[in-house]
Amino acid sequence: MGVELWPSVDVVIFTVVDGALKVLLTRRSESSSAFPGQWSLPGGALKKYVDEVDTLEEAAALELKRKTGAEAPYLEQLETFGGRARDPRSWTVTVAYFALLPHDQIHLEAGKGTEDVMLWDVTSKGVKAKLAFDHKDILISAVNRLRSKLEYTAIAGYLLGKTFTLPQLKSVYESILGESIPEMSFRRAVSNSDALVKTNKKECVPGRRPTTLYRFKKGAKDVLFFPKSMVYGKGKGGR
Amino acid sequence: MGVELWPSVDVVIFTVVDGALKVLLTRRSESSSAFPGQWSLPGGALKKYVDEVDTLEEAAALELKRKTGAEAPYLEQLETFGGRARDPRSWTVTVAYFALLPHDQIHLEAGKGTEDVMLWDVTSKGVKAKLAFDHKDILISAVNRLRSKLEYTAIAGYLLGKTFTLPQLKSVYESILGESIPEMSFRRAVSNSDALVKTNKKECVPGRRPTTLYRFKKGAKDVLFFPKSMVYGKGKGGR
DNA sequence: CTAATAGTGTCTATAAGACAATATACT
DNA sequence: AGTATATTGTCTTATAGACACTATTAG
Repeated sequence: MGVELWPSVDVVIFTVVDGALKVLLTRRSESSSAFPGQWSLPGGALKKYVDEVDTLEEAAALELKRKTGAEAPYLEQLETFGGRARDPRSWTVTVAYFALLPHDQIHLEAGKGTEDVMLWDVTSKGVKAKLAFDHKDILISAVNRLRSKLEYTAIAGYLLGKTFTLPQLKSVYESILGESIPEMSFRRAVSNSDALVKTNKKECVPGRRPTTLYRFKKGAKDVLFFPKSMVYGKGKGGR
Repeated sequence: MGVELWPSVDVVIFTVVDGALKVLLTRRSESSSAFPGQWSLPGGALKKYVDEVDTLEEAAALELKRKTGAEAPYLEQLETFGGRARDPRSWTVTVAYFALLPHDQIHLEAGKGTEDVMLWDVTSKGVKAKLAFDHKDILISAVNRLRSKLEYTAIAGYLLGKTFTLPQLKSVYESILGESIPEMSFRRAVSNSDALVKTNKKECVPGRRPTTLYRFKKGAKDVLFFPKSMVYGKGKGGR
């Protein structure tokens, strides 16, 4: 029974670049005793953080800050993965978090060397690279959680900058959900949600009609967004 | 840095007795070094289980079996709670699970002494007893998860026996959700879900019309149940 | 003018809830 | 018959999506 079982904390950091969903991955050193040189989710033993932080979420935020140089506008606990098989060396436990932030807030140089930290394209099947440990499972779980939350909240807003156009927002939803949303339904949902405010600026691109820029009201990103996800009591029928 | 941080596993075990939601709690021994004699969620250090099990979920299932004598028909990871404040002795981490099972499968005698294991009434605010550690937070988180899952799945079925009447099922939904469901809407949802099968038996109570007994189809409890929780693509409008 | 995208108006099928009606037991 | 609950029928209204339309820029 001489085993030591320290949990670790891993963070799945998502962002969107030109409409495409990306994850931040780090490369393990060549001298690691497990999965040397392979790509993995950023994270580390809770032991490293335990003197500096009071909660698990703070530990995740600290890890995120070290890898991106940014505060996390959105950070949520995902799931805890534990078992005998995930690390060949011993029974391990890792608490996974997932984070959303705008691309322009990520400064990869904050990490070690630039070649060791990279943004990868993600689909619902994961990334192209082979990942260390069970990080593929964790990543897929995070993508699924992101998708399901998009269906009823406005958290896509955390992936965009302060202001954005409706076509941009719609395209984030569409590319992550993998299906197109009817124009009128989308705009009605936005309008009914009362979560966005028109700015008086426009985004102008040659050859196109200028597009109105919007921003989120405070706190509105966590709020119900799409109307179909309603439950008994707030329905549409009746009189 | 001589700290040892072994995670523990706690299980929130729900059942329904006469339409009322209950949780299973255990009393800590009077000689405990923290929270002696207080009520708490069943659980224990992962260390205890790590030689016997290969995954976290197996550890939770084992804990549940020891306290109830039953296999868990439904067991799901809830959330992981960790921090410096939750146990006065040290920084701790616990992975919480939540389980649903029919009342008649619980055999409290399986635990130590009957006075040490009990079913308590639960509301969305928790239980009457003061709980050890942050178990009140864990319990409330579990109730919220249960409620939100009831809104779009049929997991209430795990709380009832093999067969049940529609009024019984409806009453489970209503007592946990805390609101009444329109009769016609409920029956339509059940009918559309295609999750239930009529048996040819009836439940008979003197003075009332006999009630048809139903049972769930295999796997149907985890399936979409109430139609309002639909998303783009499966809507009601259009032509 | 055309091309391209942004943004709006309107019509329709569908489904949720209200409410009334009917069914089937027991006393 | 009367009571109590189970179960079904029908009508009304809100709304998601289809689709056609208008608006605003550049060339």
